Amino acid sequence: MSGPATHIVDDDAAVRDALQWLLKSRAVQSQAWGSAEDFLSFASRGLCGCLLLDVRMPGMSGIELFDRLRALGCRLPVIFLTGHGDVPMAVQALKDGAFDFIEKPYDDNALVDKVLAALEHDLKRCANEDSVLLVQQKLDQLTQREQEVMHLILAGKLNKVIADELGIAMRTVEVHRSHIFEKMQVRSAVELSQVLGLLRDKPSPES
Amino acid sequence: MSGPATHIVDDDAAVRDALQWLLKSRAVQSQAWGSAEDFLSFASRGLCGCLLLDVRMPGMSGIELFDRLRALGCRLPVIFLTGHGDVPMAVQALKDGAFDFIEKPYDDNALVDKVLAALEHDLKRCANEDSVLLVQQKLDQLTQREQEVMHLILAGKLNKVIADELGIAMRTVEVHRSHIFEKMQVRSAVELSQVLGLLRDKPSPES
DNA sequence: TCGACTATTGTGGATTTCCGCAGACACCTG
DNA sequence: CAGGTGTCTGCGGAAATCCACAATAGTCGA
Repeated sequence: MSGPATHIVDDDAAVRDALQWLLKSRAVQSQAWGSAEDFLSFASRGLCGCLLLDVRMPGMSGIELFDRLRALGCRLPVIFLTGHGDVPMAVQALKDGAFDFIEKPYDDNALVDKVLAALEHDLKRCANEDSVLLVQQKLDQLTQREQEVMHLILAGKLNKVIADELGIAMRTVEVHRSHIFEKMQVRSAVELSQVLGLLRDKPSPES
Repeated sequence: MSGPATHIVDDDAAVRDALQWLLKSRAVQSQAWGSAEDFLSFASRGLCGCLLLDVRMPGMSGIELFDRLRALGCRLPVIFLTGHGDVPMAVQALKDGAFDFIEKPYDDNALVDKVLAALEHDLKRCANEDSVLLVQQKLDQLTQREQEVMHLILAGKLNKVIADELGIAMRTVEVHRSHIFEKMQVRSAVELSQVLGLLRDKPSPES
């Protein structure tokens, strides 16, 4: 891992070189792969930056690589590059969550602009993903029982009610409650509910 | 207002008729306009359903109408229809929030599928928008002071602290607090924070 | 078997919240 | 001016939360 970078996947070495040269001239870090398979074996969920992806390649197509990456939980913004694109393909890619779709031959300035936009977009995404991951980690520290109690707290129920519903003493609920606050690093139920609010959307990938 | 419907805007009467006939044959309600201007004078924020929009029209283009509608706060899902579309145009439209982009001549079944998808999408959107509006209305009932206190409550502060910060008696804070809960129709700070969580995204349009 | 973790409960007290009752003052409107 | 609304305050009590101290018991892995 070496910070955010533009990841290029294209089977044509000349295209890869041209892109790397172009990006380097604009002070944008890049790294290139010659096939979808190569990139896939390298890719991980924690990648940051963006992905410049050729649609038509021998072996796995760019579209298929895109799908695989998404299935793996990789949310890197993807800019498709293609010399034979049509409107339906572009529309489908965008609807599936691609960041952009560019036809070859491309305009250098326009492409760089889109890459920069994708990189900026990914900065926020990464920051957000990090905080979500942090919350998730805290959540994982909770024991089974603590999670049950937490849900009831978030339902706005009083300790007394929670105790009744779980068939345990109020004191026990209080203990769980304080453990929950401690582990989640919050000081009130309100904060807890707000922290958990960050998990809305992205229930997160498996694997 | 007459429930969700597919709104068609196309300068070509033959296209309008064909679309209306097609949709009617699939039991989809529709309504048609001959120009962007006509629809714009009819459109309001509360519309539900979807919008089938021709890109190229005399006078205001479909794209411009789309922008205008978005500026007005209309979030109707828009499916663009065009006979002379290119990839960059489609990409831009999708990135600007269009729901779909279809080239003419279109395939009847494919178009209906997309319309149905848009209608279903809009059902959720409308429901969500309604609940957001409801919360907003409740929020508007709060007096200036009550809103201040509410923010401090949401910051997780104790009544005592709030009283100090506002330079007022704790009892006063308590009174405000109960008024807030009453007006917002919640029974705890946790519920309040969750209800307010719905307002994330969509700060909502003016007009 | 020992220690760590989890779940459980109790006592008692400090602190906070919640609420009814009561009243004050300012501003605005009919 | 009378009445409504918003802001502010006090008193006192019921209910709930928060917490330190203290203890029992089951599971699980070293």
